[in-house]
Amino acid sequence: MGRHSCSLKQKLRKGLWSPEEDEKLFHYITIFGVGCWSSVPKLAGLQRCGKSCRLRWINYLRPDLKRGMFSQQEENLIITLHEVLGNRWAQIAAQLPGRTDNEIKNFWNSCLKKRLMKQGIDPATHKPFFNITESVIKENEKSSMLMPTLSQPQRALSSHEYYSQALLMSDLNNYHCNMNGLSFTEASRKTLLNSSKPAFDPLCYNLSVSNYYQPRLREFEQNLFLGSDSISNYFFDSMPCLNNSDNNSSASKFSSLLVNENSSNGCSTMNDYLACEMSSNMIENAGGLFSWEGEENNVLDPLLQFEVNAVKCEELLINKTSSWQEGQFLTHNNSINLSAYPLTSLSEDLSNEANFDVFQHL
DNA sequence: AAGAATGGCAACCGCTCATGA
DNA sequence: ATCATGAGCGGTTGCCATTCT
Repeated sequence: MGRHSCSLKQKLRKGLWSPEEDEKLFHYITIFGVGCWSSVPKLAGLQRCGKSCRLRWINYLRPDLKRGMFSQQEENLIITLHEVLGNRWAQIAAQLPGRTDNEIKNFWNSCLKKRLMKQGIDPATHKPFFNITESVIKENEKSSMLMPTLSQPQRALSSHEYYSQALLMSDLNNYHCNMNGLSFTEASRKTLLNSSKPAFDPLCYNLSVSNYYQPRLREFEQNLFLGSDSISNYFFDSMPCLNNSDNNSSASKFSSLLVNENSSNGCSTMNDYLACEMSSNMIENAGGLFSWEGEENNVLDPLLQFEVNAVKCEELLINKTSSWQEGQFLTHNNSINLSAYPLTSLSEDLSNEANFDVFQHL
């Protein structure tokens, strides 16, 4: 009662729009602009309800629509935003110029959702169907292997998690700022995934400090200088399965675990998953913190972690290992050139809570 | 080659919210 | 305060093209 009556009215066309109808609507809106949709059909000479006209304009006729395939960056942005916003398609679409909520919704339902599921990610929660991280932590706790000096966090936040948190703590405008400089470009992503030569050239790494990071910059720098290799240690220490206190460094434990791993796709075994988890964790941290020199304004690529299988990760790590060398810290404006060290020379600085503290607040 | 199954997508439906009388 | 109306949103449907058997 009192509901939209367009479906009740007689002689109103439904279904696909003909080119003639499109022409009429486009012509009308071009001249008179968007106003009262309920009066549009009559004025434009269309046998449609206003609602139908509005939808056709918004989803198809609007001149500012982008059309075509979604770019990798758009895909990643959708996934990231969906993790935070859920099925709020209109809000998601607001962050993607030229894309409609309907388009994004369809893309999600027909492509992205399936892809995540294929990768063992629950599209509703954006978390693995089986949460290995929690299991590992529990296992470590059971055997008293958790690093005693590292009270919190017990595990590092994934980039997804801390992007989510960052978003929750800031507004959407800020979010774009936060995302800038935390990213890979499509080109660098492909380099990472396909390159046979070292994918990481640490001397080219810039840490882009967005507005969000500015307050932390000094603290961050200090930690960089005080810790012998706090960034690297962070990568390794952030992997919960390495958070134990035997005599090996995180790095060597990590290496040996990966070297023993020879799975090729997916996570069919616990070790597969472990390797993938660690590697992707490492890469996503790297991806989250670094961007290529001169490309500081890229869009976040959180999907990277899911597209890297265990073997790929191993290759990346080895490549990375072989190319790492000592460098210098140079600070200027918004960027820091990070130094890098061979994995073998990593000092065992596992108890540096300050390192975690900095990242925890990112 | 043909029918079935599947995927992608445009459009519809029903609901909520905002606004104004 | 209540009601009518329009706009917007998200879930769902159904068409069509493509792929599979």
